[in-house]
Amino acid sequence: MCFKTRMARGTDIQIAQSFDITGDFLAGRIRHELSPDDLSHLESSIADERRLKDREKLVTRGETLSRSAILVSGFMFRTLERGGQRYIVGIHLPGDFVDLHGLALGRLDHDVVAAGPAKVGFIEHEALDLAMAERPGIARALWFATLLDAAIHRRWIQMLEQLDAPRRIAHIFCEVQTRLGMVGKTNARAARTPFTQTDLADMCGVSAVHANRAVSRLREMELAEIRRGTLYTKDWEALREYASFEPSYLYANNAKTRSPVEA
Amino acid sequence: MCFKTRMARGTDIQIAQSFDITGDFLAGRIRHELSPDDLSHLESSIADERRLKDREKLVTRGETLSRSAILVSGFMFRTLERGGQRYIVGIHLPGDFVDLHGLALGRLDHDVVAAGPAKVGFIEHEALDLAMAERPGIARALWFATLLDAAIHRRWIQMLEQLDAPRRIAHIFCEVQTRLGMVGKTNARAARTPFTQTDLADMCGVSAVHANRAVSRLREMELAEIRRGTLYTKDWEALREYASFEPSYLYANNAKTRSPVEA
DNA sequence: CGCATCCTTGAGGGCCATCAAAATGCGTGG
DNA sequence: CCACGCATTTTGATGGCCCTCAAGGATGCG
Repeated sequence: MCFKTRMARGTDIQIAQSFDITGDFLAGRIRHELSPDDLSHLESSIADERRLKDREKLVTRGETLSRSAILVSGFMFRTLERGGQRYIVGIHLPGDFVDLHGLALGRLDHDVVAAGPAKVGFIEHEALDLAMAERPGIARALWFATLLDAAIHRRWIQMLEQLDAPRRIAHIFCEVQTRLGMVGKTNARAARTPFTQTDLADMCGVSAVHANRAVSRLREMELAEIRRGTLYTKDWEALREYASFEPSYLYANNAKTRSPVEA
Repeated sequence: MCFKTRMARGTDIQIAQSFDITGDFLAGRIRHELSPDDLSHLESSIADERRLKDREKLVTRGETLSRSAILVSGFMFRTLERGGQRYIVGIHLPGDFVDLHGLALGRLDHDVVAAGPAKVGFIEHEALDLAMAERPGIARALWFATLLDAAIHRRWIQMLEQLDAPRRIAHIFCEVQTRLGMVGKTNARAARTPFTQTDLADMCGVSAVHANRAVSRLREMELAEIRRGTLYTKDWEALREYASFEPSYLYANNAKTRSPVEA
């Protein structure tokens, strides 16, 4: 909630606000379509913050929610528990509203847990309802954000239907790298995450042992080296091709990924 | 767009309208939370209708949409094409807005095709935008409908991560049967669909040959008999248990499926 | 009755599960 | 600095699920 002003880089000299909590919301997607006023309104709606430890659960499925959380830093998972086994059905990274589906649905059908240390900001549902009623741009943005999740879900379904384990892991890292890029947290050579091989296994629907062999396979093929959650590669393009990764489903606002039909 | 009036059954004697096109929209979920006025408004927003033949494509991914379609009768699939292979990532049945995600996202990331003969009604995006601006209940309902899709996507992800082929097929039919029940199109003993075994294969991420063996397996175990898209069973409960089907993710409005946390 | 689609069955091989055990890395405390 | 405990990663062996290729049988429609 601390506002700083600074000069923006580039040809257009303008005053830009720094949004400590909501600054990554929809960045790289349709953030630019929100008015400065809407952006300030969102940031000032933050009622509270909280730091989460590794594996700490923020939301349990079924509970009634009165506020929603936006991820400020770190990673989180959407998980479903089933017979003692954990299934990861989605990944959150900074800028994501991690439990926004609970606003429209009333309750969540899954858990939301931290992957590594994380920090979230809270907005009361009351404040969100009010903001949506008064500001169509915010209503549209929140809807968009949840449907982006749905689009990612669909690609995960297709990924699970199509790819073998090494390709699934490659695809997941390609997605994470691309999404990190949208919020300006990317690193050219490496995708840094706190994911263990067990986490990867639970995303891919394979055993931890097999996830390990899949990681080894990527190394043998010299496509990528994964060490303690960080994927290193010299050739992102080769990795993307191997995983059939095609980023248009992430609805980035640049021309390249916006191209409607790509092989 | 023909309105009939009739007496509703039950203790409350009241005048009920018959909504030929939108009558199944969110039925069994939060339809009852919409005002009669909102319901009439939706029905009267229908600008056009169209009949689709088996496998006819209604929406191609990437195209710009100016209206959305609600499925009136029949079945449709969300599909993703990839290297000549088709992947089914979702099933639509009557009452579903089949391409509503395109309204908030601007374009769809997948195709929408008919499974068997189908009929849809269209509402212009302009009309939907207006309805949402003036009627918060409609805005909320449309958001809810899309997030229901997302919840189903999540369960599919988990189903693909957890279950083998026969269980996936059983799970899909359990879901279809439950969803058909919500719109009052269920049959006690059988779940009727136009799905071929190739369709089932493309939903489950297995080959058509293996889908056939999975179907045979369900027959051998005397859990279900699947003939030409129709699943017959004498024991739905056994089938549900076999598939680990637990319907709370469908957000039905009855107490049973609304129970927040179930094993 | 002929054709197209769908379903069924067999054989050989690859991906992945499970069980078991060892090695590695990392934080903590002595 | 080292010892220790713990989570994570790695490796091997055996078996099951699912793949592809191939061919035959059933079903429905004109």
